[in-house]
Amino acid sequence: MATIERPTYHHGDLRNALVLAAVELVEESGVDTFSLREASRRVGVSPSASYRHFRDRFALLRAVAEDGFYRLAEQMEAEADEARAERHGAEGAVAAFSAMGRAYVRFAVHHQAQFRVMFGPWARDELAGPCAGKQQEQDACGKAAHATLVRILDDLVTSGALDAQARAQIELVAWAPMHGLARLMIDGQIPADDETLEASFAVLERPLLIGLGVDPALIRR
Amino acid sequence: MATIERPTYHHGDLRNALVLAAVELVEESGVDTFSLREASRRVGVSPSASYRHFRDRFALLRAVAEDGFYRLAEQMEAEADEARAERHGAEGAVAAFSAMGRAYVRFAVHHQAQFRVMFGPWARDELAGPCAGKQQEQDACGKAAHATLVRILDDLVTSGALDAQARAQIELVAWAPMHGLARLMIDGQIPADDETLEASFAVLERPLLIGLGVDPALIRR
DNA sequence: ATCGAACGTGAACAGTGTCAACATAGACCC
DNA sequence: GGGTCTATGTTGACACTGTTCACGTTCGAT
Repeated sequence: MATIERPTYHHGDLRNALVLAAVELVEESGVDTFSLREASRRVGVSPSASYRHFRDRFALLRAVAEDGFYRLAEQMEAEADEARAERHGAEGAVAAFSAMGRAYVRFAVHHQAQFRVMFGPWARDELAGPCAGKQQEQDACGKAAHATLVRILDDLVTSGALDAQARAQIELVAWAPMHGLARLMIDGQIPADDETLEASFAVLERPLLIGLGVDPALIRR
Repeated sequence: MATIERPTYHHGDLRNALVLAAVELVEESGVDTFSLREASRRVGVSPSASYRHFRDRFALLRAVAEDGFYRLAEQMEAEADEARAERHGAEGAVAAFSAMGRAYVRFAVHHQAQFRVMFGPWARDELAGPCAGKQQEQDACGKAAHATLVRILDDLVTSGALDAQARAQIELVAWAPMHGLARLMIDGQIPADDETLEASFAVLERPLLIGLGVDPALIRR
């Protein structure tokens, strides 16, 4: 009924259209009320058509997650590069690291529902049916964001800002607090406005870097 | 069909029975496939009966969350007390703080689905209908766990382990990493076994305390 | 132009949340 | 005891969901 009119019988790009609609829907009214039927409706296609592209509704959500990881990686990379550009050496590496963290949390707050989907309990299920063989693709996407993290951490060591022996730990020591802050904000434990975000991030940043052994002189502007 | 036989027409303690069944169900097969109908079935009662006690299925989930917060507070308190008992003064306060953090993460890993419910997007909805007026009760429960946190943090300051001026920050600096670690584990980003838990916690603990300005000599056994 | 594969439709099934009308049982008063 | 009130359960219905199956339609290769 509320289906969009479509001139051709074949949609042409149904898979992507569905993912896009799903992102919107999820962002509008949450994950738990998300329905494959409504996504199909919004794209102007019968519900069964979606099953040519996704094994079940969770597969669609997994695609939403994939899309999210892709955008997250882009965002983190961009902000880290920008921050590094204005400085050099160890100071630049620390600034990039910091900017990446901020980008991570900001992404979560600005795409709350999608972020929730990205780390939801769906990711672990295997793809199958008409969409088999794309598991690696998804993993690759989830790992693209991770690769960005790894590269920026390595920079910390090569630039001399961080002791090489701390390298093994820093992944967790950096990720956990940022992920925690992000979740606390999107789950309503901490107000999810930009102002609170910046303040909270500032509070976390310094103790973390110092705890890891970064020279305080290298921190911030 | 699989309803449990029940001698009396009235159940007698339906509300609690439903919450218990919901906890089990959620822990067995996840939040997203959780159904009020099946919870009712398991208790041996018709689906509509549940509506005498919960406004909708989310209200039941909120009760599951409430139950979780209650148990979390108990657990944290117990482990913190135990850790403090073996030591004294500042060292005891640090040990208690540490134990509380470990208890938090352990609870999450051992009650994955319930933990997810506790911080799910339902908590924010208001109670209404036949169950109005219980909002405070719920809030109180969520805040019981928080109160435990606050008390143990205050101990850190009064015992002299922590600088008073760091007190304002520590709540976030302590909570975010623990919450982050917990979520990363239950969401499959980090293996969720006890061994990994202990190792990860150990990695996080020291930099955090040092970053906050706690004397390293006070840490650990 | 034909034919197979890829893509989309329609109707169907079981299961779900939810509600309104009805049934039961315990509590309280006489 | 009987009589009423209210809390609690039950039945049956509705609209909606995920999913499947048998069937159209179109595209691309031959």
